Amino acid sequence: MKNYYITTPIYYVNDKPHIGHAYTTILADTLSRFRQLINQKTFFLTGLDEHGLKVQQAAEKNGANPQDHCDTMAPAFLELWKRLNIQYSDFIRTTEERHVKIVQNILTEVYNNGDIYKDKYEGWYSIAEERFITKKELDSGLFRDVKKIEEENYFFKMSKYQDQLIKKIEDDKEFIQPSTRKNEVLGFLKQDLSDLCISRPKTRLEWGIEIPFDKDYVTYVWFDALINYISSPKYSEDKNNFEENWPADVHLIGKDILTTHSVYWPTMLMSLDLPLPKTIFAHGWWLTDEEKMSKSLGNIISPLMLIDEFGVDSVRYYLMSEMVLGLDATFSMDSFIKRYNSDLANDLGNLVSRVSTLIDKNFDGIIPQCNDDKNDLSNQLSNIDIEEKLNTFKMDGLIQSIMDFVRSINVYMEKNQPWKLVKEDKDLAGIVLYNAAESLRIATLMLSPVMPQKSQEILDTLGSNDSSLEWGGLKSGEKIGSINPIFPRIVK
RNA sequence: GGCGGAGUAGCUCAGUUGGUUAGAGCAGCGGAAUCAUAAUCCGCGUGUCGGGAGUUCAAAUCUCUCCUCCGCUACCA
Repeated sequence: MKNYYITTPIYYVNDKPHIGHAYTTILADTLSRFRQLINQKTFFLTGLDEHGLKVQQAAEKNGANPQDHCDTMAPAFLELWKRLNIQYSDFIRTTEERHVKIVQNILTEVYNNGDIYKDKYEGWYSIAEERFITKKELDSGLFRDVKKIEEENYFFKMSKYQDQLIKKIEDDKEFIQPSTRKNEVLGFLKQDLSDLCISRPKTRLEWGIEIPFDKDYVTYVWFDALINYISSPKYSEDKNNFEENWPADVHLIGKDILTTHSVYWPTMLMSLDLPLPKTIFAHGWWLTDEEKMSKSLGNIISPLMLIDEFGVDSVRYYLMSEMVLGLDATFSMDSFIKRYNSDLANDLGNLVSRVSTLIDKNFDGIIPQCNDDKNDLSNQLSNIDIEEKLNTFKMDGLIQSIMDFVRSINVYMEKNQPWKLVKEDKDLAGIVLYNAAESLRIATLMLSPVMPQKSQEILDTLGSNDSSLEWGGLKSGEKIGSINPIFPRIVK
């Protein structure tokens, strides 16, 4: 059976990882874990983009050769993913031999197809910037040392697939999401698509994958990078493995790299005669005070600082629940603390305490007897449709529907008052507490993709190791675990 | 400029193909309770659904127009 295949972009190593990288990767991880929760097999790919001019320049600046530079940058990402509890299936680096080889296979294949040709390129080149600049940039007058140069390069016949791509985007609602991005791409495709220059002469740029049919050139970094999505599952090398994974079910990307993913990439796949990814989903940006976070503005929130202060799972929960997928969201300490306290400390954490303490005090810490699988709470569970929310990428909505259920457990407690009931009808109080605890167990499992560690702590407190979402997983007669505040309130 | 999107309660957002008194969470106000992390529960919104006009038995939802904000227009999660 085919895996649910989910990807993040491969991150460019000229910069240390920041909250944007962390967000996309946590999102992918959470989606992947949710898919697993509903019994789907997943393949989750992330990695690093290590070629290109900017990496070469960053390396030179540090007095290192490019490969060494990449090798020192990579651990920063790996370390962060470890700290964030990212369970990727594969981590690919574009300098790895396995990737280089497949990129070259593909270049050869596309070349043999007749979709790559050599041509002269003429344009304005900025010597200071070491790159070609656009007409607009030239007109801006901001660039000095500009001269018109002519250069021979290899081009990919992207224009050949323009009509086919337009039709695909128009016909398939799921292909580019959210729909506003789809319109954006269609708008872009109204102009004539030019062919894509996919080579750089080594005289100008050395750090890249050598073009297999011309040793004087390296591959343009985007052409190289996008291929990671199929080099990891071993395109052209392992048919079975490839078909178990490809096509990707979703490429998660930031809205800034929409064009490369929804124009370059699909046309490349068309040339290879491969199926296209089912969905390309562009999410928004995290803003602080309505501004994009960026290094130059110095308003970057360090993911590590947040984790150190509040714990990994609180950060994961905040990022996943606060952003409406596809829109921008504003990050603030205030909203972080508010959400943490109201959702995690008050609603969920406190509920764990009250239920487990009642069982501890009144039933010697033994899960009471119960055979009541039709009750207010079990009925409400059917309101949560995980798969539907996943299919429509409504992460915030999914979390909210689970938290609604958690709140309804608090309501159930108020309504049935087991702390009073225990004095009148102990068996009945036991049933109430069982239902509350069992609901909590299921709700916790449902939150485990978002908060893997904290969920385990709650399940330990409830004395459960059952991983079924079906009612009745909590075993009467078992002993509950020790009771500690799972989410201590943040007091400002 | 061209193309596209958005404007719904103090804040963040839901509102399916037009149809019963426009919703949720948070914040605020009042009350109940005291098992629990001073947590929880209940009640409370005269919101011009950006303004105006139109279509219709009926519009936040369709049409037109105006206003405001934003995105894309080949660097970048």
